Amino acid sequence: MVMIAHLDMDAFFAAIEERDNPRWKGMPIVVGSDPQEGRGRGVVSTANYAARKYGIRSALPISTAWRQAQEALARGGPETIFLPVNGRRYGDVSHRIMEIVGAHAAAVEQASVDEAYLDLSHLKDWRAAEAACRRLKREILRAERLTCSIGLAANKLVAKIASDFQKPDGLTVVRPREAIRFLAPLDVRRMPGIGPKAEQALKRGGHNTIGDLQQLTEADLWGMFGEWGLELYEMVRGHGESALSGEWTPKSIGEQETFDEDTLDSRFIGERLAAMCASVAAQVRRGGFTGFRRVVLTVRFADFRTVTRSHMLPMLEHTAGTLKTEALRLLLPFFDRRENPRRSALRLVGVRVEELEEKPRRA
DNA sequence: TCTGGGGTCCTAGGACCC
DNA sequence: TCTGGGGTCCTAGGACCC
Repeated sequence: MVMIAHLDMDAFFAAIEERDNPRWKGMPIVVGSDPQEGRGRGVVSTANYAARKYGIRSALPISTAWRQAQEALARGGPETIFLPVNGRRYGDVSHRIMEIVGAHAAAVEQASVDEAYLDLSHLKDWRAAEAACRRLKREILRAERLTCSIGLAANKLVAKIASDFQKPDGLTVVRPREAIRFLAPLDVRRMPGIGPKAEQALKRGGHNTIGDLQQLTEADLWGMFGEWGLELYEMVRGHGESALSGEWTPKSIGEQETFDEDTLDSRFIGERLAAMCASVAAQVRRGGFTGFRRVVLTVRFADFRTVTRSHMLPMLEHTAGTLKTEALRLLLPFFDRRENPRRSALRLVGVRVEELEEKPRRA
């Protein structure tokens, strides 16, 4: 019998900030870009549960979050604390938590900074696995004073959906024979892979829950989503992968930057792009790669239209200088009528390298 | 609402080759 | 003369995830 748990930390970044700053305990906390008094251009990374009461959640424009916080304050609510993302600190906490997780499972797959899959099959029965999940939650709470939610099921897909079912501080067990009925009432959006676009398309067709999708045939789903529809046919029945994947190596490395103001100042944009290239080249080296063969430039215009231009290099390259030359060559046409006939200002520029070649490993 | 930054994966068309 | 079927590489765009 295969038993997989998915562990998901609750409001991870915001929970760490709240833990480390007791004077903010219970107050709304928003971790994300600088709100700049409501003029900031970023988004919310994580909001704690007190902030979610005001409709502030991940991916919300930070300017909107700011406005909602001001309105809450005007109604006599508490002040909202806005904080920058402190990735280094969250990474340290994540590392310690993953060590605890590793001690509780036969195998672990870290899925992101605050998520992991555990293989608990060695425990043989569901009650033992559930008890292990409870112990793990207690251990993380004791060691880090942070809560998490866990889903336990026969594969990664159902475990992930289950971990999201009762948040925060939840534990949801879905045994194989319960999977179809567990999934049926859930909103289609809970299914990994169904994002805003697919959700819209499905709901326009009157398919609101996963149960509605269970009624559709393979042909129906193929008609809507092509090849992926056949996968979805299996997924809505609770079928999915249970093998945990091992070490992850990046397939691309890049950086992008949204400017404070839209601009067509070629000198400024060129300097920013050059800085990104230097940083990306350094990351390629630190990541243990000998080089890259493709350079991709991303440009976002003021109206949010986003385009990419890429170039396959004749041979493997690794220096910041080459990367800069290639990136600037791809950028240049956006300053003249060829690529930018209306002389639109740029909102964002980014550079990414692909086709990375790993350094041969020494035994 | 006015939309970050880090990524992955898939599709599709055209060029080119057999 | 009017016409095949693949396969692979390159490029661009888009959906999605955390």
